[in-house]
Amino acid sequence: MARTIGSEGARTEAAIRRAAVALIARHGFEGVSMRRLAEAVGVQAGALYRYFPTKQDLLVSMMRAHMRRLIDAWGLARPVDADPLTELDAFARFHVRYHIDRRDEVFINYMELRSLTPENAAEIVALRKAYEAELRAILARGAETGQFAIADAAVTAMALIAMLTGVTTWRKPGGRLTPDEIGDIYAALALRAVGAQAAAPKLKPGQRAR
Amino acid sequence: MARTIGSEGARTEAAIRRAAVALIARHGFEGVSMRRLAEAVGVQAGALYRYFPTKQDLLVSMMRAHMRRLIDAWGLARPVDADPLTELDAFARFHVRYHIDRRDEVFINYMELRSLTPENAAEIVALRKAYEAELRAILARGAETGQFAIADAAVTAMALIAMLTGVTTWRKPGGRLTPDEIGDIYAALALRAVGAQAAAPKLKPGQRAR
Amino acid sequence: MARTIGSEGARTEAAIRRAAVALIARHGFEGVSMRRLAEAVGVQAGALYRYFPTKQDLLVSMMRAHMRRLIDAWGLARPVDADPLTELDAFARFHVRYHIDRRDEVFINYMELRSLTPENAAEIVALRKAYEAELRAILARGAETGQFAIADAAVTAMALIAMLTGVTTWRKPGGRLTPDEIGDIYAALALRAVGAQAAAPKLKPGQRAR
Amino acid sequence: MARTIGSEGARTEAAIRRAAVALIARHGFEGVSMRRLAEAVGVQAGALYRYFPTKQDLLVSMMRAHMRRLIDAWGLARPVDADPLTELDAFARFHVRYHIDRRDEVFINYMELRSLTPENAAEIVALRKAYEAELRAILARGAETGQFAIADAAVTAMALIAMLTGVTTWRKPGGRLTPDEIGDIYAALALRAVGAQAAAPKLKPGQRAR
DNA sequence: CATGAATGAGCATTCATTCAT
DNA sequence: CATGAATGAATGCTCATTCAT
Repeated sequence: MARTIGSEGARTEAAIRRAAVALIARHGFEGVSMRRLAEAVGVQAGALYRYFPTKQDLLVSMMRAHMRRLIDAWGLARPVDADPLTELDAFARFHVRYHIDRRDEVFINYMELRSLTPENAAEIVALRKAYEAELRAILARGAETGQFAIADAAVTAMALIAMLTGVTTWRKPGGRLTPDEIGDIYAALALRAVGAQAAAPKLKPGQRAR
Repeated sequence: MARTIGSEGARTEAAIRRAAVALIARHGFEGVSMRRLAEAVGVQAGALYRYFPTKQDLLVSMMRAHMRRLIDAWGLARPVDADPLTELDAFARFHVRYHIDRRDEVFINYMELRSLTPENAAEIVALRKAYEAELRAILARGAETGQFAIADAAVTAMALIAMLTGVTTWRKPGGRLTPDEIGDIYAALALRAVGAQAAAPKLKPGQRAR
Repeated sequence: MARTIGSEGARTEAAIRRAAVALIARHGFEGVSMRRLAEAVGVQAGALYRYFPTKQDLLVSMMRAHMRRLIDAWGLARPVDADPLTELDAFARFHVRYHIDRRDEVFINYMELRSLTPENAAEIVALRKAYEAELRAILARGAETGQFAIADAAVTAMALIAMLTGVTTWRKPGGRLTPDEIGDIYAALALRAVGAQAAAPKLKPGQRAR
Repeated sequence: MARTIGSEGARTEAAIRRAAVALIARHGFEGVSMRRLAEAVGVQAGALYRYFPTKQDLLVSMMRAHMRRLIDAWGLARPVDADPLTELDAFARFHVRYHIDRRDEVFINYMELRSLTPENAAEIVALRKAYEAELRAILARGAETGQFAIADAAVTAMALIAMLTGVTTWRKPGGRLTPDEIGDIYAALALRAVGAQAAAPKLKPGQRAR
């Protein structure tokens, strides 16, 4: 069969990324063959190699893109000139929201680190650490101002990140709670965990906590 | 069993399990071939099939064993006739400790759920839910007694489990903090997160919180 | 042809031939992909097909061109109305010189005969045989005149051709001996092998045989 | 289908080597796929990897075995305490005979050197040089004794080796001449080429030189 | 005259699994 | 209880070739 009329490079690459995210999140990197991915895209396996020289490159490219988008998004979402408590509240809500919206990418970034070559893993880990450093900085500032009471900023940051990220393991699209409601709950947990006065969760009128 | 202690077979099966845990934790289920596993055990690949009819059976057997041991261990560790606050403190310390000690098994159970067939996955998920129900029950009781202030017991349970389990992602053997010190920190975070009065972390004399 | 000198096409075709000779001599016909060749030329792989309908055609075209040039060159170099001894001396020197100068083409013609389709191979073999017949004729004439003492003209021709061609397997550009010096040695070997009085090697004044 | 009863390792390995020699000599190393080779052996492609870890290993193993056998065979065939002239005569006959008998292996060793990795090529080249050194030593000794008149021992050795090896390019099994007759002719050519008095070719009674 | 996108077949290699011994 | 030989299917990747633009 000849070339599919109207399809072109940029569109194909985007389709590959989209299909790869969905498939790898569900079956794991090693569980998705290039043939299977190609089938999902609607091309032959060989065509994938025009866009990504190796399967490994495809993976690291997706993971890098995700981490950069995450860091950029927090840069935009973070409140300006706010006190640590407000910042932590914003961070918790942002992180939960972003991880709910980008469930598949997040999953891949946490599960497939070990599928990367050492060099690629180092790059992604560095990006992840840069993001985690944001939370650590907030905690350190809150400890300085006395708004937070924490025994160990590094451990607490890892604990909170794990807690917030955990939302991806149980939250299904169309679940009982909206992303915002989940954000309320997690933000409250985070603030109280560091000994801060949690802002009252914003419940809709007539709604009862459960 | 008692009489055949030391029989070649029982020893070989144990060796297979031990090698499988170490290898799969490091390289992933799909990343470990039966040949490689056999080599680590010191037998030919064909010999593995005397003990596990398929690779899938080996995996599910390991995961099932881990979940059962975990549940049993909590059954032994849980304080008798204690109030929810004491129970939550104990659960947090137990969970952190167990997950630090059984790092490889825990890792496999979280990472390789997707490598299971649907039937096997369902079985492991059921065991996991039974364990999570323990924490959920503690939270619900604490909410009833008024010791805990939580918006949603189910969500809070998942959030705390994720937080506590997260210790495996950063804690290296021989790290800065002992397992007990990490347990102190995580227990305090958990208790405060649910609005309970945290027991003061047990610091060694002369040690300062960091 | 005369008018289109410098046309894009003619220049590209020449560039393809040049790159193909260099690459195939080094990596073998099957070891050079059309992409790699195109890259060396500075075009896309598809462009090659404007000049050669298949990779096989490219190969046979190169080999045919080489054989024709070789035969033509001997036609020009062969001494007129000379006796067999002079002819053999000239042939040996010509062959060695030509094979030193056209190392890559020679190499391809000897190595890649088996990469040709049967029809194409037959064509090249016929050209090669025509060239070999030149030497056989010289030997036959020398046997008739009594200048050469040879047991079997056909076998001797093949033996001498192999000996002379062998220079390509060890002679590196810029080596210890100049092409002319090598020609001296090989001509002497050839003449003596057929029982003829070898012409004294032409050494430069002051130079000593080694 | 299950295992073919009665077939076993050593026999399979020998069958692989035999089939590989025949196929690679005819189609070249790159021109023979592991599947095709397996088919010739009568097994599945995967089975080949029990005996040779890579295709490259198969090749180098075959080439190494050939060179070692060649060197050993010359060690056995070389005359003891003979003068250089006798030695050269023996070497020429031996080389021609061996190369006629082992046509395929010889062909592979000359053609596929470039299919080897640099390390493997170095090993084979070293073996080849050791063999060539035998001839070079004979020539040097003959030059010393004054039996040979040669301009350059190194060049002459390469020229003679090429001449003698060339027999493989034209001699077909069941051809007009027996291996011994061909040996006679080549030995005479070699001896005369170095200026030695050639022993009269041993013609059968009633046979005439052609 | 040349590109860029794609095909479909093929390649070396790996793997879980089987089974006669 | 274990081996050693083998299968058959799959995998990541490459390649000559095609063709709309």
